[in-house]
Amino acid sequence: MRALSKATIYCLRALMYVASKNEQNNYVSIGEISDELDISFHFLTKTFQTLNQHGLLESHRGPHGGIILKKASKDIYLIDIVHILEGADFFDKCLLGLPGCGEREPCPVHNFWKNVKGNLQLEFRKTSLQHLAKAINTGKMRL
Amino acid sequence: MRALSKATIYCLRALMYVASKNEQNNYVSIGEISDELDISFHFLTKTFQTLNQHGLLESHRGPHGGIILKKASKDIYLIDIVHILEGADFFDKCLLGLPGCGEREPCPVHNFWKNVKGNLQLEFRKTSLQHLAKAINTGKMRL
DNA sequence: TAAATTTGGGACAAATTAGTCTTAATTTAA
DNA sequence: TTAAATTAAGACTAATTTGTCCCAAATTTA
Ligand code: SF4
Ligand code: SF4
Repeated sequence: MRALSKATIYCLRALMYVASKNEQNNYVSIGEISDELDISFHFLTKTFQTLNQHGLLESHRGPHGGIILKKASKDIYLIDIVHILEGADFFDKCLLGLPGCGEREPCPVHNFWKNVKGNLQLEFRKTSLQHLAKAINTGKMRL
Repeated sequence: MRALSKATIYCLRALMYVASKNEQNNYVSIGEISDELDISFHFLTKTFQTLNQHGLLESHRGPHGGIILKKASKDIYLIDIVHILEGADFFDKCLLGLPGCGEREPCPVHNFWKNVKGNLQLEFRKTSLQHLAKAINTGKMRL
């Protein structure tokens, strides 16, 4: 089961990497990120532009340019990235792809599916980049 | 968030429909199913062939032909269909698409993601076609 | 047997997602 | 001021998923 698109996964990993470097006022170049994480440079650049336009990060061209988080990593949650890249209705879809027949007379899987989505959403809402960066820096996770 | 492919969703809905008709020894034609559920006839035919090859259903050509469930609907669980169409490793994927770094030193999202997948799997394992067919026949769900 | 009905199977087309490449714009620094 | 580094933007290609079409094979019925 794949929950997220590649674009989203790449951005998540990339931003975890950036957060784990904990550079305060330095831009991190996209080339470095794509090299380190083995992600297509151009693809990453393009999806970063979306995050950029939504104000999640800031970019700078030229030597020593790159990207930087616009907020402290403790204030950026997974759900922010997911919302931007997958859409705000990400957690609001029927398991069978039907156009919202439910709620009033929910089918047997409706409530359980709602719970599954709810759990995922809650977790995304409470997991910050800092949280994950710490896991990376203590060797509990590798990107 | 889409958990299942269209092919899987179509088959699930189609088999729920078949189960809800509760025909004991009659084939249900694919044309009827695709008409009733507004699913592409050829696409449905093709994916049914896969279920067919895996012994979940039986088909019959010619007038009054169609498909029929090979087991009682109470003995067919959602997970059977998912396993055939999405692969047996469906519930065994990393949230970040990484090749199984986890378990020994799980990252902060590993255990929660494992739970999400576990819940889904459990539900699929315990929900039968009969269960859903009943919901359809009591008007609690429409396909 | 002939005609009609229905699935089987493969080629093909369209849509979506993923990835590549080229050029332009911006910024730094020699 | 020129060269180098770096992101911006958009065209293009590749892969995957989804959907269409055609004809063959099997079956029933007239
Ligand atoms: S009731 Fe069932 S079919 Fe309807 S929207 Fe909810 S999950 Fe989907
Ligand atoms: S530990 Fe995290 S990154 Fe590694 S397989 Fe588990 S969920 Fe994926």
